Amino acid sequence: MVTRFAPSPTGFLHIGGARTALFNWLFARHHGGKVLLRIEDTDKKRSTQEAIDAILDGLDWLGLDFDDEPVFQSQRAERHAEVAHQLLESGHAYKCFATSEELEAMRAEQRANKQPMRYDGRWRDREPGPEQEGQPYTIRLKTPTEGETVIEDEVQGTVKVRNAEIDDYIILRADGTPTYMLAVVVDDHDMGVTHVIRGDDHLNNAFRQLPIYDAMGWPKPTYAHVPLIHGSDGAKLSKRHGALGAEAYRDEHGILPEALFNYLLRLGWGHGDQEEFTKQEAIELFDLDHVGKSPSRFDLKKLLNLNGHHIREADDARLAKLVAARMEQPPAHELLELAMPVLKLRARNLDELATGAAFLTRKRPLDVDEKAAILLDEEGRQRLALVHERLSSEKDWTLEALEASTKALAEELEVGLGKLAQPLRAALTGTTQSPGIFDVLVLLGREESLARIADQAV
RNA sequence: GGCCCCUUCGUCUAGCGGUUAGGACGCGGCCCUUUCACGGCUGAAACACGGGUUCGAUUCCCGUAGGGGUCACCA
Repeated sequence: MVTRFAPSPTGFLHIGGARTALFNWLFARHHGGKVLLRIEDTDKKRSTQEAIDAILDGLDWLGLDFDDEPVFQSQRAERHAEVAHQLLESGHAYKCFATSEELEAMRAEQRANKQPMRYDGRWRDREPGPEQEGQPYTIRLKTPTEGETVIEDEVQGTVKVRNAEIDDYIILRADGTPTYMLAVVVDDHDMGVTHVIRGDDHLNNAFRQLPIYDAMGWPKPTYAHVPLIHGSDGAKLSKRHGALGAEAYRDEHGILPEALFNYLLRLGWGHGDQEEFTKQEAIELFDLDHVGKSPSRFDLKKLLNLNGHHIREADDARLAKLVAARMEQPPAHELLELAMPVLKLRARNLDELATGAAFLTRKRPLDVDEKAAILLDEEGRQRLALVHERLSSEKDWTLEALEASTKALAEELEVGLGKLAQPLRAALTGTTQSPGIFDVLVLLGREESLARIADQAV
């Protein structure tokens, strides 16, 4: 079994493409087959090296690896032309001398008459005369005009189209370069692709591509047309929805690759009530049968929630490294890693993790935010003085000891623990939100903690 | 407009003739609690509509409506 992902490098790896890549990858890995990568860069005007790099980078980040070397479609133009001429010689294709202007006029008339817009086959059975001598021509495929074509799509089920609906489209341009329709078929065949898993915006194309397989006598691939991912307005995801590339989820949203992997997997595919999947589970469980037929919408909120789950399960050292990279004053790696278990309970992405870790390296005296300042009123500062007194005599600077003595103090003062903990939090972090206050005390260490408390105590 | 596809809570989905229609995100409440989270419990929230088939339709068939895709010498 061989699948392939065939992006055209005209931009970043968008979310729909990423999911198509994921499904191809999972299908191949599940069946122990191969996944191939083909860069469809035949449109020289729109393809860029930058886009190729972004796609490769995105795929790699997501953890999708490909077998063999990537195929660059542009380097196979000769082979495509060869097949086009073979088709010409075998009578499955013919030369068309119609000019672009002529065709445009034809379409305009069809549009005006509300007729279906397709090539009318004007050169299908016409021999070029002397006036065509030396004139540029395209090569068109002679598609069947009668009967119907049926596809047993692995996702969409049985789909039929009358052959009369399919016109004789161009396979080789006047300049001798192949069109997409020819190139995909030739490449898929030459690469040994057995399963074509792609967006269902290609479903109609399958009916145009099949005649080439027939004409060449090539075995046909199995198709699986996966529904598209839509924007929140229900239309095909595009730039105007603020559609982002995979790297934007990484860089701008602080998403972990395994979270995006998991989210994309669940978009259009399900396995009972299960929401979380490891890569390994995904490979074991993935199948085309459970890919839904209806389009889905991208929901950042849910991605973030899922990301939070993955953060909690992620390795602390790894997280510390990722978080440090997004902090202005990153704490020492050891300290950040040590803080991670309590930090990651409170974060849905890497930025929230960074925000949560900021107190570790704040410089004294701390800037106190508005809400924290309210806690540091006269009463609060007085209590801090008492806390400072008590804690400075604490020899055993551990979570248990600190908690015990602070609670004891609260009891002596006949106040709730919150009356001490809240001003303490404000003094220690400059904010009203942080991990448990005893965790904070331990993380900051005796000296720094006492100093910060003293800064705010009366 | 032609052709093709789709239709279960707001969103992602489970369901594959008989279920109190389940889960997740989000939203509300409660609990836990030193804050925020996490976690636990709980509430509101869906089978687009109309015909069939059937003892029985969310499930099968046909329409209607709505949505989407596609109709280039782009890919």
